[in-house]
Amino acid sequence: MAQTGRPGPRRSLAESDILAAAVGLLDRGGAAALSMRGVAAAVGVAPNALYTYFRTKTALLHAVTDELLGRVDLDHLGDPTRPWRDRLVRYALDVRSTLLAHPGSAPLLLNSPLDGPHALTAGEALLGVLDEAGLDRADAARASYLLLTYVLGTVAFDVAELEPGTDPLDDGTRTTARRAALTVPAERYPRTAAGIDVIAAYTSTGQYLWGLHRLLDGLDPLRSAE
Amino acid sequence: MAQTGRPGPRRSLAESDILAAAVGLLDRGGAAALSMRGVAAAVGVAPNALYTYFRTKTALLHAVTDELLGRVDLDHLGDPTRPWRDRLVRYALDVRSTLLAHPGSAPLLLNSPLDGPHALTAGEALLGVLDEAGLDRADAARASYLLLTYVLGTVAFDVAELEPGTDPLDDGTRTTARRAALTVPAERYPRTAAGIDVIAAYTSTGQYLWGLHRLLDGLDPLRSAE
DNA sequence: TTCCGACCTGTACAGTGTCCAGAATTTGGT
DNA sequence: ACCAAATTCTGGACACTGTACAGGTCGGAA
Repeated sequence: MAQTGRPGPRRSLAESDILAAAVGLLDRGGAAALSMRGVAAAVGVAPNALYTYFRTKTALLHAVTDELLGRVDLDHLGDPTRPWRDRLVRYALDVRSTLLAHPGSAPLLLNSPLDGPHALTAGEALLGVLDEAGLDRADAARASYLLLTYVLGTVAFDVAELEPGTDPLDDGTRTTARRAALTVPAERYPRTAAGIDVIAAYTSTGQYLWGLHRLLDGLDPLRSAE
Repeated sequence: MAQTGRPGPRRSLAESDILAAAVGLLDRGGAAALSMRGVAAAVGVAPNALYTYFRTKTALLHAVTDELLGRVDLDHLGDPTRPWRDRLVRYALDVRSTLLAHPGSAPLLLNSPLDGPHALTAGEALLGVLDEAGLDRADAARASYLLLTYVLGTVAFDVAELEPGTDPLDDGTRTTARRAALTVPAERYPRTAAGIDVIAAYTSTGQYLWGLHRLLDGLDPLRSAE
């Protein structure tokens, strides 16, 4: 179990320790609390020691995003007993709940190249499902990016207005809170005011699933007869 | 043309001056260059003077996002001589090109509540088009949020990997550059490797339009007969 | 055993958002 | 005409941030 045959003292930390500490800071305090010094203090080391493990803070953040993507369960995606559409919906819900459990993660994801191992694994599984659904290679790749942007973009918006450090609220209380905070002058924005109840529910799981299904409806005609 | 009847010396700046300076810093230097001190220096004032115009940096950023949204042309959206679908596509392209002209703006947008006057005006126009398309009130509101998240999420991803300070590249050179930087181990991610050409073009206008049309296809069945 | 490279620390630098006096200015009310 | 109140801006400061540099310490390879 020895390190590679390179000289020097053994590392006192594992990368996973650093990532775990980073996620911990992310949960309590949001993205603003995820500082080099904070992580260093959490793992009990001088701030600059982290630069032995990650060349820059951006590299650390990229590793954190991949770590979070790795926490999403991929089993449902590959389950061949369920229809492709159910699998995609299930996975999309898993991604959403995982990211909502870590508010502050969404802005990180949107600034990441998503080329880490977990991201690639998830993308590969996604392509597999879309292939089984009957899409050709090019359409499957385009569709996977479409799904990706939808999921991450939506979650980013949903999480943006969450106060960091507070526990994530359930749909109902969030919707009523949004509803109470929304005041739109009806004479200037009549349609907006008329749809205010739907708007208050924008951050709900219902809206998320509605959009996802419209998107899957749009993908359906691309399937070639099996 | 006097200010409101409140005491105190007249303000030496207009909010629009501050916003213009902020957008200028955003263009050259990206979001990182958009600092209070930078803006203050650009408008020739002490850093803390800005706090009389915006209570916090976040408030300034929100104002910047609304400013940028206001720069998108709304005329095509309201043009009743064109079919609703063309209008939406046209508007989506306008939003994209406007935001791509200001790299670094996308992360700001995703952290904004989008409740500024320009955002509301755009949302109102969007609801109008969807109404004309034959969607009922609730569906129109849900669809507008779906379109919004798609547009902003996609642009955010597209802009994320752009080096700040450099001029935006055209689709072709960006795709070839991405293609050159992409190296995926084919034995571990066979489908990903097979679709590498499509993946390289993820940030292109073609992929953007493709996704948008899938999305509009998904909305189409919701239209009730006129 | 010697040596070299990797690890970690202390220190430091430039920069960040924002708060706290205080000085200057303009208004409305008397 | 004067005063009080409210507002704008400045200088300075505080607690941070990411990260570069020099130096000490450790451990595997020659």
